[in-house]
Amino acid sequence: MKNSFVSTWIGWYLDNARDLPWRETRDPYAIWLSEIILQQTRVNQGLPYYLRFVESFPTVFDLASAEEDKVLKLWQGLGYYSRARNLMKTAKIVAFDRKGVFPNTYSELVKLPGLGPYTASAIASFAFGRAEAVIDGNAYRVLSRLYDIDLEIGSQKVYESFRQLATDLMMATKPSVFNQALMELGAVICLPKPICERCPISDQCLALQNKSIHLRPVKKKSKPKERQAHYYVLPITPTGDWILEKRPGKGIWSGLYVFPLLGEGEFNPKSPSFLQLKHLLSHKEMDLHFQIREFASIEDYPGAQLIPKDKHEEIPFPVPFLMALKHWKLL
DNA sequence: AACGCGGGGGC
DNA sequence: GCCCCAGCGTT
Repeated sequence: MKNSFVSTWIGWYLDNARDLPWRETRDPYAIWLSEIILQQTRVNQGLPYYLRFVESFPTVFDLASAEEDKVLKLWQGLGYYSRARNLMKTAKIVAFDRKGVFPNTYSELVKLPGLGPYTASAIASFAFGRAEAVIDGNAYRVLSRLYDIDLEIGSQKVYESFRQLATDLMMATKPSVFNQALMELGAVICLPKPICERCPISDQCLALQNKSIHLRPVKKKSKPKERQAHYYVLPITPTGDWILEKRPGKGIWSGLYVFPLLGEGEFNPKSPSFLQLKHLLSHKEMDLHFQIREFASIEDYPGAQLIPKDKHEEIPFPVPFLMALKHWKLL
């Protein structure tokens, strides 16, 4: 076979694969759940969340019937909260419109909320054995180095060329295993700073030959950072209840609960009672200021909700708000 | 095509 | 600091 280095690669994967729970099943529900959790998220960060989700919601029906706040509380700390909201949308579609049966083709999968080209391909191959190549950050890195490709990542056309390349390489191999091997190499060997000495196919790597590893993949530069400052107050009523706002469906922290916003930008409280936290948020550094206001009344906060004392532990918060609550020993 | 969306880990 | 992560939805 011409592409015999692929069998070397597959052999390396079979011998060295990390022991990951979603690799031991073909249940589309479990695979779908793992793929959504792992979007833009490292395995080590997502794994404990995956385990808690499958325990709390063993089937798609359990997830489809769950309270939104309970799902968001379980998602708390993972980030990209619209993933959790799309997770619930898709769970309801599959459970209630499709009687619990996931679509088994790429073209049907990609229609579901939260499933794009990568995730639809992943589920089609892992759960249904279809020959759909996955192109994620790992695949871009591995393939651009293997063939020393200087195309800039980001356009539809370049995506398609990488997908076609991976599809060609996959031909003689079981699709699910090839896709796993592709991502595994990118995740443990062909890292941004690669460990070429341990790479099973380094003798095939054109970028290594051409000493251009550090130039691959070619990516667009990230934007310069901006600074923002936000000022929040946690109003507490005389009976110890909290007054919180649930964030709207779009934008930052969608669906999570935050303290009412006093001001942002140039607003400066010049008050030492504000707790200041620096928070790194999507390449932007935010200065967050928090304060407690006791003996508050819900009347003063239109659009906010009164959260009874016995519900405080069930409320999903963004991480910086958790930090503030922990600092005040309120949670 | 460009941008917004989190939080964490590695160096 | 900077980069990037089993990407997707919106504009």
